[in-house]
Amino acid sequence: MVLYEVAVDAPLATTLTYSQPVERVDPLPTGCCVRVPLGKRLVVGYILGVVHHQNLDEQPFTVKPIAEVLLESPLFPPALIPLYQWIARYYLYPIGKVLRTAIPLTPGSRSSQRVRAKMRSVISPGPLLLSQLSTAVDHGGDAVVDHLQRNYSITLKPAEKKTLQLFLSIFCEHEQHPIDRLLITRQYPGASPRLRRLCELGILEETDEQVIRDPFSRVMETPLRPVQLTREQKAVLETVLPTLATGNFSPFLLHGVTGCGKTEVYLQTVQHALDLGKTALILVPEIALAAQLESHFYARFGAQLAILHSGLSDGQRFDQWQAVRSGKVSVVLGARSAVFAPLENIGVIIVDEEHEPAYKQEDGLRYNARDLAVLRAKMTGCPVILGSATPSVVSYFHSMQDKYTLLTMTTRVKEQALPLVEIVDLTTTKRSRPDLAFSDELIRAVAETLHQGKQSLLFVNRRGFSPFMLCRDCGFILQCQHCHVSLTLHRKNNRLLCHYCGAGQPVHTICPVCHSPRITGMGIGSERVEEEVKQLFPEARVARLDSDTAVKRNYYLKVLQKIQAREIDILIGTQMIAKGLHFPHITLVGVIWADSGLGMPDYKSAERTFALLAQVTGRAGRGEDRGRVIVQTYQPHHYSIVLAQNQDYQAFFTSETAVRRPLGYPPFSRLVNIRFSGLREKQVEEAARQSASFLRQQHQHGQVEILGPSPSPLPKLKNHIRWQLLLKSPSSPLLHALCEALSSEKKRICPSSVTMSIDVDPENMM
DNA sequence: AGCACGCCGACT
DNA sequence: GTCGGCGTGCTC
Repeated sequence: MVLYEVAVDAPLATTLTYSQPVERVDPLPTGCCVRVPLGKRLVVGYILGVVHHQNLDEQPFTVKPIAEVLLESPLFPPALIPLYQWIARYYLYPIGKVLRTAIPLTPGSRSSQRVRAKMRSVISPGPLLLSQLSTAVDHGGDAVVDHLQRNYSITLKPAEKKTLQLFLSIFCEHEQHPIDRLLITRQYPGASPRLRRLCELGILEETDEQVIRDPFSRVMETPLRPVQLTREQKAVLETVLPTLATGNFSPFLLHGVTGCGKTEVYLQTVQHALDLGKTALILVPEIALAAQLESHFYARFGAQLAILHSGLSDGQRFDQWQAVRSGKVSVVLGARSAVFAPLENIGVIIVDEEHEPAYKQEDGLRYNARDLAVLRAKMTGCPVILGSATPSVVSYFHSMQDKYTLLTMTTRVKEQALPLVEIVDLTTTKRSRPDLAFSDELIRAVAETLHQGKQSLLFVNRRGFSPFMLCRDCGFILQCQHCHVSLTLHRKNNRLLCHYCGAGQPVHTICPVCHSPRITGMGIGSERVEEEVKQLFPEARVARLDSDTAVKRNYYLKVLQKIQAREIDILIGTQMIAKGLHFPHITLVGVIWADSGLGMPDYKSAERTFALLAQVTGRAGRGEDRGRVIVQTYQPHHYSIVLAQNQDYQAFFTSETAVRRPLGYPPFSRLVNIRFSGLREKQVEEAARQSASFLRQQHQHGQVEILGPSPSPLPKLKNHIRWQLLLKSPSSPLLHALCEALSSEKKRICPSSVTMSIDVDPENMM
């Protein structure tokens, strides 16, 4: 009898053994997708291989047959199995879940080949509740319960009442929009059967709603034709190209200033791989950038190109995946998850903007696609190019240690000078309008730019009007009830919003603590900057891009077109305008508060600040005229700001490593952050303490530092109390052994009401 | 993750 | 009694 090793979609550390489906003789190929019985239910699984068992009878379990073959043809090449297994071990994540993440198709459903919209389940008031909605909002759920009893003789059980009450409160918080089902079940895990009954009774209604996909898909861009290469481009290609033919792992770090022509290097390298009959994989940090590179790659490789990112519909993704799998296409361009593309015979892997935090997946399997790209290149035996204008400190350190070959490009293609960067010290500079977010220098610069008929870009890192509400009498800062973070004032709809859980409430006019009416919005968000700009330059044509305005993809595209057409003079925006976009008539970039990230309790904050400043600086002067950048800051002498002025990466690297070395932070160590979260403070704290003492007991030779446990920097999020435990060690194996021990003892240490999640190589410590 | 089972306190 | 709210254990 043939037995199969199956990775099932359940949080199990090991694979399980299943037998041949009944009434089937042909063996099933490795990589095919099946449905298997697990306990009392059926789950999706992937066949990882055939098991050769001599004495099956001595096994402590009874082998069940595979219930159904969901997809006959293998979804991934067998060569990827060692990668999956490595990931499961390294990130301490169940193997079946690793495959589910790596293969972003939904073969579980009947029609995975049809194009389908991305859906989520939402709850809204049903017919019975709808007529009573105003009563419910004004007088609470009890009034509704009474009404249902009187008019329909419906009696709700206590748990159902509780569910209804919970629904009503969330519903009101979300301004009476339909509520994501998960918002309810996350706060009240037992809600599912109650919701079902409330829906049956017609009190609530459950519908599938289409999730609006990423708004950035098709940024217009004129594809570049192969051009005369610069000397630097030639030199880089001459180093890289020979490694494509050998089939050896060769990692490169390509450090090139913005505008140095990295894209052309990528294109020619990929072309070379194709000429050798091999394939190529290109990763970009986010879809907005994928769209930009997409046009270049499409112009060059046309039908040979596949695109893989989360903005695709299931159907599109399925088609792209199969095209790659079958060898119909040889070039894959995509975001994070494209690192799992089922390519074979890879000639080169390219990771653009390798320093970007977006390569780290922050939920579920917390992998870093940049690191996996390097690993995949190693397993495959091919070159990998990590490209960036501001390499991550860790990657640059590797190049200093000769683990990576460093390639440097220092001149811009069109010989453009880098923009002139001026730093404005907000602590000492006198301001004629101290009530505004603008220094006189910035006001003057915007006015001048406006006068010249050029465009300005103003960068703010927070959306909304004011990031917090302060009582001027007692100093109280309004916080979200579910999250312990300050509420942001949004002027547009005049509400206070939590940026972590999305809950909203009306603006308070009196302080809830001391009842003072002197409660005001403090701090600067993008809405406020927009308002001030309109006040300062009433004649200017102004637009704002942040995640509040860009939810509508059409709006985003319209703004981009208007900038292109020079119908906008001043663009205000958050992170999303820092990357990629290049418009020749933007000559001025203003950074409203450059050091805002430096206060974060995170060892990477200086690195991020430097990269961000370098990035926004790159937005200025992409045309004929030399750009100008004005950086407002309260920390004008901080090295990340001073050194960003001349884009002096090497000096930054030296300063940053000098800070990290004595503290033993990466690259001088590896980190693992262990997070505990749950609804009850006591339990979470206890689980964290138990885990810490278990680890300290396991490990006594002092090679691993165990820091904590302590409440997370964001100690409460979406009603969940959060604690964390940080492990730090120069020895990856030791660190790993400890995590494995903890992981296998997880159930004994950590009650099921507390979630423990292990974040290996954390990108974000919050 | 689900799902069953079993325990315990708080009500009809 | 028995309902609802946990905690625990298992899945080839």
